[in-house]
Amino acid sequence: MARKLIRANTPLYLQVESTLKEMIEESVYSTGEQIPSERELSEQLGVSRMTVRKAVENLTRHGFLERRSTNGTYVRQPKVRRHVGKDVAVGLTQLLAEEGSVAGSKLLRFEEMRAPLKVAEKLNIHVGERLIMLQRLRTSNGQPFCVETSFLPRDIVPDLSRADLETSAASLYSILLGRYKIRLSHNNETLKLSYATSEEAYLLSLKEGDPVLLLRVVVLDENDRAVEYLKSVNNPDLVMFSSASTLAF
Amino acid sequence: MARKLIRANTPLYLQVESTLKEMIEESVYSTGEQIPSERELSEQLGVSRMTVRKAVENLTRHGFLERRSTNGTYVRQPKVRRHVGKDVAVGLTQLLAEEGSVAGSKLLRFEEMRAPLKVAEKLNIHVGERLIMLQRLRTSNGQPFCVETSFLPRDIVPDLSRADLETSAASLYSILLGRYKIRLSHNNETLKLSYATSEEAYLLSLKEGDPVLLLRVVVLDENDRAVEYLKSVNNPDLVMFSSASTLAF
DNA sequence: AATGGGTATTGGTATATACCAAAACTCAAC
DNA sequence: GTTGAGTTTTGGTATATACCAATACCCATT
Repeated sequence: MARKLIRANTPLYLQVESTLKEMIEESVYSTGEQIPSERELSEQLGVSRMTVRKAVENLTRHGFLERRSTNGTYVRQPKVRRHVGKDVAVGLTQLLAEEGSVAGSKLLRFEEMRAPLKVAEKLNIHVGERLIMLQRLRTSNGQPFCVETSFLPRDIVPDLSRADLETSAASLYSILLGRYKIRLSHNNETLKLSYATSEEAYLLSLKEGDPVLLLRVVVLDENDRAVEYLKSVNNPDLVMFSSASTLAF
Repeated sequence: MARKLIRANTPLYLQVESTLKEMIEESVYSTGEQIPSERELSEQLGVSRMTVRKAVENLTRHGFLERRSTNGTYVRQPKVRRHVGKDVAVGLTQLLAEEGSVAGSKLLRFEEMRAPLKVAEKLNIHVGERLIMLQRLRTSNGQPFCVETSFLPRDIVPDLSRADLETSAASLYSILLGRYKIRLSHNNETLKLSYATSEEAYLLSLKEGDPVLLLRVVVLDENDRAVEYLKSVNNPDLVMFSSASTLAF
C-alpha cells in the first residue's frame, strides 16, 4: 500500500499530500471511509508524523479530508454541486431549493434597533430610523450552510413579528410579497471572500478563520426603495449558488 | 514589548495569534512594517519557534501578514474595498472599471480546440465542435486580480484572432457586440470557493492553495444560444464584484 | 444482555533541534 | 566608490519526542 516518495526538490509534505490526494481520487480510500491514523501513515510512508500532519492539514483545509478528534480522519464527500437550469431565473431564496434538498431555517435573532451609519447608507435611509434586524441560520437537508442577517426598515413591515418567522416555513420574500404586497424588482449584490468569525464557525461547523463567502444584497422595490439588506455567510463546502441576471450592456 | 500569555485552556498558538493580531490592530506593528523574526518572537514570548510559526501561518493565511522568504514577515495593507453604485447595473466586464481604477488585461492563451464534454454541456453544443479557448490575466491598476478562461464556439466568431485581443484594450464583450452584432441578453452564473492552483497562484501572487473565488458564467444571446463560457479566478484581496440583476419572483 | 471501568488509540498541542537556500549584510581588497 | 567573497539572518522544511483529552474498545463483573 505504501507508495514511493521520490526525493525531488519538492517538499516532502507536498509529496505526501499528492500521494494521499491521488489515493482518494483513485478510491483507494473512498468517500466516508477512514484513512489510516497519522502515526500509521507516518510509518507506512517513512516520514515523521509532523510531516504527515502538515499534509493532512492542507487536505483538510481544501475539503478532501475531515478530521474528527480522538476518532480518526475521514474522506469527505465530494462537494454538493448544483446544476443551473438555463433561462430560469433563480433568486437567492431558492438558493438550495432544488434537487430534492429540503430547505430550512432557524431564527437566531429578531431585534428592533435604530439604523447605524453603515446600514443607513446601504438602505438609503437616515441614521437612527427604526429597523428590524433578523438573523437566520439556513439549512439544506438539515445541514447548516449559511448565516443570514437582514435589515428591514420598520415602517415597511410594521407588524412583522418574531412569530411570523419562527412558525412559518415561508421565506422572507414570500412574506413580504404576500402580506405587504412588496414586489421586489431588482437587487444589488456584492460578494467577497472572508473568514469565519467564531460565532459563524460554531453555527456552520467550521473553524474560526476558515474561508467563507460573504454576500451583501440590497433588494429594491419598484420605486427603488431599499427593502432589505442582508449579509450572509456561506459554507463553501455545501453551497454553490447561482443567479440569473439581465445584464445592462 | 513582550505581552503576557495567559495560561488558559486556549492553545498557546491561538494566544500568540491574538497577541500579534492585537499589536497589528493597535499599530504597534504598522502596515508595511516588518515584524520581529520568528526566532525573536519565540524568545520574546517565551514559546517555541514552531508555536510562533503556527500563529504566523494562520495570520498569513488570513491576510494580516505576508511572509517573504529569507527576508522577513511584514504587516499587510488592509484589503482594497469597492463601493457599489446603487441602481447602476454592473456587468462582469465593468468588474473593476470604476473609482479611477485602470482596467487592463494580458492575453495568456489563445487556442483553437474541440469541445470537451464538460464545456459542451455548458454551451449546449456537441462534443468535438470547434472552439476558441482564450485565457486572460485581468488587472486593475496594474494589479492582477483575476484569471479568466473563455470558451467561444468558433462559428460564432469565425475570424476572431489572437491579434484582436492582444492589440485592443477593448473588452471581449465590446468586440462581440461591435463586430459580430452579438447582443448578450442574459447570463447564468455559478460561484464557489476554491483554492488556487500553482499556475493561478503564480499569476495572482498567491500561494498555491490560497482561497480564491471561482466563477462560472454562461452568457446567452437573444436566441438562447450560449456564446460564452468563462471560468475566472479572483484574487480575494483585490476584488469584490457586483452585479445588478432582475429577479424573477 | 447490560453495565462499568480500565486501556489503547486518535487527533491536538508544544518543544527542542537541525539543516537548507536565498537574501541581506559586512567588510576587506581593489 | 565599486567589487566581490564570506558571514549572518530569514523563513521553509523535517524529525523526534512528549503529553493531553476525548473517544472507542475490550473484557470482567453483574
